[in-house]
Amino acid sequence: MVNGSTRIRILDTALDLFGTRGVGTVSLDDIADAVGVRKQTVLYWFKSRSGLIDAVLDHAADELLVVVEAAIRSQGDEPLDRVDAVVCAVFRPVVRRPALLGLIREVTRLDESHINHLRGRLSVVVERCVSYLRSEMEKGRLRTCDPMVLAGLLYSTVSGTGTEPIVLETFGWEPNAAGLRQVRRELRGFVRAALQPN
Amino acid sequence: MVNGSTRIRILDTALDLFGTRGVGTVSLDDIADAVGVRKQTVLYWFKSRSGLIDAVLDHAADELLVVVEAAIRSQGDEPLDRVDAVVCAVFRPVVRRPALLGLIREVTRLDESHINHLRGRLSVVVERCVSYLRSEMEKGRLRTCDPMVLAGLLYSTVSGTGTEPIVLETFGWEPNAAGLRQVRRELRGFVRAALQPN
DNA sequence: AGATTTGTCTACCAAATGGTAGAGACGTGA
DNA sequence: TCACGTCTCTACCATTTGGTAGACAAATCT
Repeated sequence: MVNGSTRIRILDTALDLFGTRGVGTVSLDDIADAVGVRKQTVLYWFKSRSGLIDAVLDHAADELLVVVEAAIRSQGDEPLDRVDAVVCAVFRPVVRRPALLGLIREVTRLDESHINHLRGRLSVVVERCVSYLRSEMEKGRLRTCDPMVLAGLLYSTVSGTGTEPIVLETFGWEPNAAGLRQVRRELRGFVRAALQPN
Repeated sequence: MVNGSTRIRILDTALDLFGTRGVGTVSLDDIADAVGVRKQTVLYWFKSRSGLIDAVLDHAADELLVVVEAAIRSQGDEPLDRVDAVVCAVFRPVVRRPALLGLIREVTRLDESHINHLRGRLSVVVERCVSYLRSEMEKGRLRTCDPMVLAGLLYSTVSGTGTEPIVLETFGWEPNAAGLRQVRRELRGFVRAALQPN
């Protein structure tokens, strides 16, 4: 693999298209056109469409894991601050790379093999989050509930907020920098209130 | 339109397929096969694929609006109970008709004309929810924040929980009746905590 | 220099897609 | 009985899809 640049460009472009328009509705030709190359070049770097999808999922998982791992390791003992840091970390791609969470959300539409592929990549960080929430609950520093489902709820809230600007617009929201800052502020307040120990 | 039954069956089936597999990845042949009819019969009842999509969106909006309107009008003065009723109402289709919220969520992937079509149908109930939240905040009976964004956050949380069983499974959740009840319980507690006045 | 590997291309192909044209079965009213 | 509207069908069609085969140029190795 002497020349990685074309490969990387295909990967990046595919992530954007898959994440914004949905995996199933993006053709190899669409990706090739966006990269400025022929479809056969895409099939040279990835042996099939399915192979490309897995590679793009890996690419997305890499990007997400780096961000989340850093936030998890962040300073501060207070759990609400720590969760807050992770929320902000996951929300950052919403601004910088909107397709990223959109692609992760696509998992529901994929077939078993791709689902398992992505699950394998994310399971480590997921388990770490759940066990952290559980331990803080046991210490009475977070509202007591099922940590597993809570983690899912948190994910849904953050991911939904980030991936459904259209829905937010229906609620009257305006999609610009100020609007995004406002959403992030409300999101943090929402999560903080939901986790406050009782 | 003497015989409406074929039309309705197409509508129902299309809603299920669109909602579970995504609008873009379901062909007219897929729908026809599932109904037990030929593609041309589908095109007889709906003049084009795009027309079918709009009709299905209407069908979904009808179903959702009935449920939500009833819950909004529900008894009780305490706002936390009222929001709780709406959450339960929106969550009910998750069990009875999983495709419904999945289809609404698909709006992000549709093109402008379909988006506006659906928005037009949902805007009334959306505005009612937002102004209700605002008035209760002004009375100090809900945590004070931006009611518009809060409505979006609530939607994201409920919809995400209902439409992403795959993600919940990654968090260790088991998709059965008991699991669904547990998710609903946690969801209600989560929302209640997030709205508690400070 | 000559041989080989690497990367992109053109030329195809079979299958699936949304859509058109129109035949035929069926019932209903005159 | 006959004409007419309703409903589903078969037969096509142009376009797009994922994928194969192989030509060709540039770089790399011997």
